[in-house]
Amino acid sequence: MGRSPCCEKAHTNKGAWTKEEDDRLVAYIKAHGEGCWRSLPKAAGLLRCGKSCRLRWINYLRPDLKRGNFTEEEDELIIKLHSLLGNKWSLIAGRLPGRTDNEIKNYWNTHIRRKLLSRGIDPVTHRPINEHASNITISFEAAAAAAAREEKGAVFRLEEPKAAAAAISRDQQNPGDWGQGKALKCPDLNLELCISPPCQEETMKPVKREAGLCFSCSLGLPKSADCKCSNFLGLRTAMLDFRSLEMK
DNA sequence: AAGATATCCAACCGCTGTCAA
DNA sequence: GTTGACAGCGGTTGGATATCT
Repeated sequence: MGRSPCCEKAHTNKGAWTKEEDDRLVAYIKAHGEGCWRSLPKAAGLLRCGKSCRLRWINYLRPDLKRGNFTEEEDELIIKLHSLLGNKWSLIAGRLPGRTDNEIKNYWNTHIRRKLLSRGIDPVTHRPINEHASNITISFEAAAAAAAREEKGAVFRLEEPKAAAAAISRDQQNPGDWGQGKALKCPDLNLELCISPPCQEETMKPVKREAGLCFSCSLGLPKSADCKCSNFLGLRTAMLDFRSLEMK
């Protein structure tokens, strides 16, 4: 029953990858593509487990990786996506072409956390540190009610990043699947959020845009009546506008 | 210059959901 | 339906490097 083991762990290398191992892995994937990680190490002549090969390829060797420092725009986009999604690094990475989840996670823990703390913002809750968490409830009910009345789109509950994550994930898989009553049932976060472009414009098709896209469009949600967005599926824009959020 | 401390980041670990047998 | 491996994810670790004293 079940499958055979992916590799014999007793005979696999661990630790830092050598140049030769990198070369072998890259050469193999260039020749055969990203196929079955299970059989790859043996086929490529590597004494590594498939999991390790996958990680090395995804986080370091992939040719489309964007090396180098994060831009200010990327910083802000990460912060805003994190406020929506929580520690869903893979989803956040999905919106930052050329960046890996591991890279973003590391960057968050080493730079952005500190940056937010220096601004007096709790990096976990994205709320001011000096406020008592127990006394803070974010209520977007008014905005949600207005949105519902005007059918302006779905609303997220900030405390439920999983819902937002699921939505974005679904958006990525089925971009055309919104709009027939399938919107999220997250009533507390008004999605009238503005988004502005990330920095990797070169990797994306040009989009005519007068201003940042609204967040509804960014998630592939039905367009609101006053939506002026011309296109969206890739979070081209990066500026969420929390002005409509109402704090108690 | 040398040791201590802080920071960075690649890689590992363990868990979960999915899928094949 | 059950079992167990796979793929993928987030959390954590530890070695390398940078900075401070």
